[in-house]
Amino acid sequence: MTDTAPRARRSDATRAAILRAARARFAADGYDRATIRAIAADARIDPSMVMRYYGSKEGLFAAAAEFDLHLPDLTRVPPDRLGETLIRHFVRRWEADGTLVALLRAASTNPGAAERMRGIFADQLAGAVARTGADPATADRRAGLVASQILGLALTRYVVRLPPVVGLDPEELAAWVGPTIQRYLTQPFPPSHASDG
Amino acid sequence: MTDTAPRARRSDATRAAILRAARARFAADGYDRATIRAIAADARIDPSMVMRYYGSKEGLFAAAAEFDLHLPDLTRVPPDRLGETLIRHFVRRWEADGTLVALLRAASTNPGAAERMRGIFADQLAGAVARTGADPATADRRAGLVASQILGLALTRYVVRLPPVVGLDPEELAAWVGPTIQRYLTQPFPPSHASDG
DNA sequence: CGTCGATGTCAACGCCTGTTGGCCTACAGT
DNA sequence: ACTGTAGGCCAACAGGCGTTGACATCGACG
Repeated sequence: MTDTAPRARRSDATRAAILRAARARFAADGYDRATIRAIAADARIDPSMVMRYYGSKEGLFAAAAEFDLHLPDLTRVPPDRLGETLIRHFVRRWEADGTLVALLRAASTNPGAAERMRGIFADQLAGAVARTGADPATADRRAGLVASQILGLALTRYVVRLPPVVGLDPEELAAWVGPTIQRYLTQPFPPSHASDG
Repeated sequence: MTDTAPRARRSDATRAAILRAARARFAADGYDRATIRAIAADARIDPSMVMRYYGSKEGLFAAAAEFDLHLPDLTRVPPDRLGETLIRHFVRRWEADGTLVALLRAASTNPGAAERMRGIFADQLAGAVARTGADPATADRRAGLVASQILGLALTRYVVRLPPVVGLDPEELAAWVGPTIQRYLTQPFPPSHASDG
């Protein structure tokens, strides 16, 4: 009883199956079109079980969209390789786990999902950027610009699926987008109109 | 005369009101949550009129999401100001007309909307980039990268509404994002790390 | 005036949704 | 072996959806 999770319940496998199916459906169809019935069918259980374990569709989404960017410690990265490090990390991260795509799709129509998206970038990305030693007065804007490029890449590559963006391999992405991120993070503020080097 | 639209119909005002309401609802709520009943209520007509004039919800969306980027003739822009010109144009364009935001929101969940989004960028943006004289072998990838930054900005600014991105004024956007677009358009290929030729 | 097509209203259909409560089943503790 | 309880299934509810067809009204033209 002093334990927070004293023993495994028999239903843990079911809960996990529901969560797995939910993430896949939310990623593929977005919040509205992903129905509880379809998720339950994928998990091979009854729709009412979803309600029992997660309370409501909103509750299920909240559980399925728990997401940690797993950002590396940027203070241990050479300052001139921040951009390359970040873009490589993001591509690897969201290619291995569809949760961010689910969140992105849902955030377009579901206010709660948009709020969670804001929270993730405020807490995790803006925090990591601030810890790089960026000027606190500009760190938020820099993080926002980084987010605009990172999420735009995710949007065009995994949601809208623009063919030329889908066709870029991770090495090309690092070479093209890395310098953009690098500039948003380290370019003196305010930037001039000259191109970066 | 042999006019294709010989005379004004009395219903033209209704059609226009429906279209206006539809664009607003699709932009605010996305495809699924924007209901025909709500659109009809905004336009102060009966839901069945929407069906009469546009056939179905898909047909209404197709009519509402007709979109021209109105890109300027890039061959008449100094080559070193392409990026700044484009970002300024886009901010002005989508701040004056919610259609692109409607399309972006809908494209996250509706396959037809995603297809239309791909069409717009293939026909209009990729075309304009190709006409700048970019190497035809890389023009598509360059246009895709431009799209990733432009759409990412629209997403974070108008859909997810990340506060630091919402707070940037058009001048700051031009100064920060212009050089990014410029680099995607004109940086020698491949940019810094070579992988495939 | 009477006719007819265009314009608009009303009520309903069939379907699918999230959600609920009751019932069956199997296992853990005694 | 008996029983309590957690895990799971089934059937149904109320509500909203896109869509349909029958009916009213208007405006132009003979």
